Amino acid sequence: MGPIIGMSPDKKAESPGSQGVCGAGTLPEAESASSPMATSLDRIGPAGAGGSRTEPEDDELTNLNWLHENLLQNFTLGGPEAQPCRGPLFDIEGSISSPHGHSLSSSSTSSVSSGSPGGERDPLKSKPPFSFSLLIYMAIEQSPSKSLPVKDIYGWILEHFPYFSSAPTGWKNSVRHNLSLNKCFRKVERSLGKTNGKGSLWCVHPEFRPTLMQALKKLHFPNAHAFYTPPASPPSASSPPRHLFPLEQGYSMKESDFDAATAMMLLKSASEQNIDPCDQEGPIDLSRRDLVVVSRDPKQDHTYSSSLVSHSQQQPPRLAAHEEQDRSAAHAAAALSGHTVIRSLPSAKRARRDPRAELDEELKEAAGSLLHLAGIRTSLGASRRKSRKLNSK
DNA sequence: ACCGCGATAAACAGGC
DNA sequence: CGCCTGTTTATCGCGG
Repeated sequence: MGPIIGMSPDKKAESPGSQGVCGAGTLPEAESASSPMATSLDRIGPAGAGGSRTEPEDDELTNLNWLHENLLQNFTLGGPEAQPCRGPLFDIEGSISSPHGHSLSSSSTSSVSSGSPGGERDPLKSKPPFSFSLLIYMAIEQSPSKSLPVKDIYGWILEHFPYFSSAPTGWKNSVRHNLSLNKCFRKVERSLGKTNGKGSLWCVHPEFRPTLMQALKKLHFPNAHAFYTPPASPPSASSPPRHLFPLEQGYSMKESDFDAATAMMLLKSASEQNIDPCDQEGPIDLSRRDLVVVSRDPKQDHTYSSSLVSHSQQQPPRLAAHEEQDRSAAHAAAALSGHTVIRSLPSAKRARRDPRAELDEELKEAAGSLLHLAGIRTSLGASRRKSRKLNSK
């Protein structure tokens, strides 16, 4: 289909060997994926948040981006000592696959993480407790440009979940299957002009992001919804969401981890508003970036998407009762009804765009405070109060 | 027992 | 021609 580009032919996303090499805080695969896109997608956003990875020009955005990447990378608990690449996720698994059941990936969780029933499970070899949807979501979200080609999604998964490196290749099929069926994901064509690489880029449908995030949190913190702080209503910098703490006490997590996770979410929420290629309302940005959203057949109302949606719909992304949520709900509902409304949101969003900068600022500050309070350190040095650790769990 | 959800397998088409 | 990508259908297991 269309113009394909961006993928460097030389890099093999599925090289399992890549794992363990993520040290530098960069994801080989993701990075490779982003570079090509950097030409188009990464430029998205006021200051090309995505490209900041190498361009130290925009400090704030860079910070945000850096955080974004690193947080996501370390995505979980595990603390500083945890291996940036793989460990954490599995730690999580350990804690979540516990007593608290999660509906989300129950089947997979039980079937996999319990791979070694006896309790002795090789963290690196046990299947992650995340559903493919979430894995894909994480992979995409962690990319600077918020979009990845399937190949890089594979790569991300392989890198963070070594389990798949030894798993039969069927999982790739599942990934593709998910991308296609799950309404949460949208296909975006690569910018015209570049033709290296196959396939399209996939991004998270902005309207479903809260849903996915919610699902992710639920998975990590079964009761997460209770502390979920909607992106749309960021806590004020002066008053970090302390109310978030209580919940995880019942868990084996450390408060700091929790905070980090929360902060990550906040940061994500904030940053994503700047670069998400899918979050472009109207033809404006899309056309501007040479991006073309391949609309999904409205008829396609697969259970996957609806399921995920309904999941969070039942607990509507407690994302605050704001327009944001209304929109989400509306869209989700529409999606459920078989209509893929992607850009029918009129002024609501536009109106929201104004305060974006403010929100972003607040979010960043709040997150920073949170992390700071949590004593989470950042590899960026003391100068930055941002931390990495994302126990999104 | 039923249903929803997620995982998995497989077939197929189209592009590179 | 082989591989990759993307779509679609079917089936199975699990949990509510």
